[in-house]
Amino acid sequence: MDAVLLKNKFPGLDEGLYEEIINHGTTKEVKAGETLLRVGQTIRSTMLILDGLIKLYREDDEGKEFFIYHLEAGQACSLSMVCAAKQETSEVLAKAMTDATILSIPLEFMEQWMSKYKSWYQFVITSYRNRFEELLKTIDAIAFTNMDERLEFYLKKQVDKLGNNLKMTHQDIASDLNSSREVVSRLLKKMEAKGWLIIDRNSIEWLKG
Amino acid sequence: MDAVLLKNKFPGLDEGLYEEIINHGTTKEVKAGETLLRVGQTIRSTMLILDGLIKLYREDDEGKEFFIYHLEAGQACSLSMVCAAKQETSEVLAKAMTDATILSIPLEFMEQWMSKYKSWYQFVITSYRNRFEELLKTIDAIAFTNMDERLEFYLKKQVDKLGNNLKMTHQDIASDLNSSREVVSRLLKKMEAKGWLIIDRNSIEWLKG
DNA sequence: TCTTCTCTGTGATTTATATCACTTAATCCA
DNA sequence: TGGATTAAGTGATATAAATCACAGAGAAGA
Repeated sequence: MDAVLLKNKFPGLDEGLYEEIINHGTTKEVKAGETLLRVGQTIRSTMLILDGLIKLYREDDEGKEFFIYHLEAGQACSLSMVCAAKQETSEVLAKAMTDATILSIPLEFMEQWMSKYKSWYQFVITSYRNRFEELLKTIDAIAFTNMDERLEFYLKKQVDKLGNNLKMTHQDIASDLNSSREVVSRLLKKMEAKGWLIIDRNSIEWLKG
Repeated sequence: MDAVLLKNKFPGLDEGLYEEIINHGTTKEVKAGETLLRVGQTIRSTMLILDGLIKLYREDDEGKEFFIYHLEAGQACSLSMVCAAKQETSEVLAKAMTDATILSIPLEFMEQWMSKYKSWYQFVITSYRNRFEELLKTIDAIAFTNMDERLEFYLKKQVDKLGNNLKMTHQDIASDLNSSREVVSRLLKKMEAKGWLIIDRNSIEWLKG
């Protein structure tokens, strides 16, 4: 466990807390595409993302996966940080988008650290609040806007995290938005006509600010 | 400030914490229909609901109000409990559905109590998590299901909190769901035909389990 | 009581999106 | 190099929901 990397990705924590994280956490390498957490799976530890990009989904009863938000290096799975009871299960599906390094910390430390380290309290509170706000924005998108705006909102989020060249198919996008490939294809065409992006096989080059 | 009422509505907290709440909190009476918190308003204190029912909305730029969840006696506004910075603003709109009693606690105590009282930590964590899960269910409803199911989901939530006889117009319901009155009227008719409810002027009597 | 207003019911039409059916184009390998 | 596979383009149609237009039924006020 690399202390420098840890401090770098999670700046501003107490010195003693870094030590504890190093002593009690275990790192895990996951490959791109791997599932980290399934819906209904019991949460036994908190996950801090040291490296890579994780995508979180909400799943329906037929297995359809609706994208809710990303977690990147320096962030943590909020839901797993605030399990009051020991046997809580996951409400979300988490998949690695890129190869990733995850630091896993047993749940029992959460409560201790929360009262012992003000910096941990701040970290948890801030990350929870950020996730909450992302959910609210997602609700805005699906409650108030049409597919064209939702697609734009979605693409911007991907570009933010993955860069201007998105390696994904129209079908991938459609699944994330719980829409259909044809609809996404047609909307992308319109955006291309407006000069917002360039469509390529298996990828989209985003041009718009 | 009534200590008995407080302990009754918020059971399981530390004795010392009850004292602090009583010493530092101020109660406020609000009338049914009043707005407690506007979008963009600076949050200066945490609100604990001592009595009554509060409805939380997400607002779009045109002022449309989309219902997200209720807060009732014994609950707290999660967002206001976890303001890391002092100048955070509200992301939601809160309105009293019934006359209500609110206990208002200055934000500076949040951090102290979090490390001082394990019971407060538990309370905050649990209520945050519950709110988070409600948001996820709301996302499910709008992302995965049609209006008929959404309406059913919505009505059940209202009945849960307000009882079987809902005093609301079709227009009220349509606004909460960001739909239109005609659509709601027609769907209610169908539900009435199925024996799930009885439609009355200004009210709906819910019969289904 | 008569008028006005609000709430509800309902047909007709429009719009956004989903689905179906099929074609074309790129790329993967054997 | 030539099928096989996968991605993308596109017209036609179906469906859910929104919107429009108007009628009738209560309730409330003058």
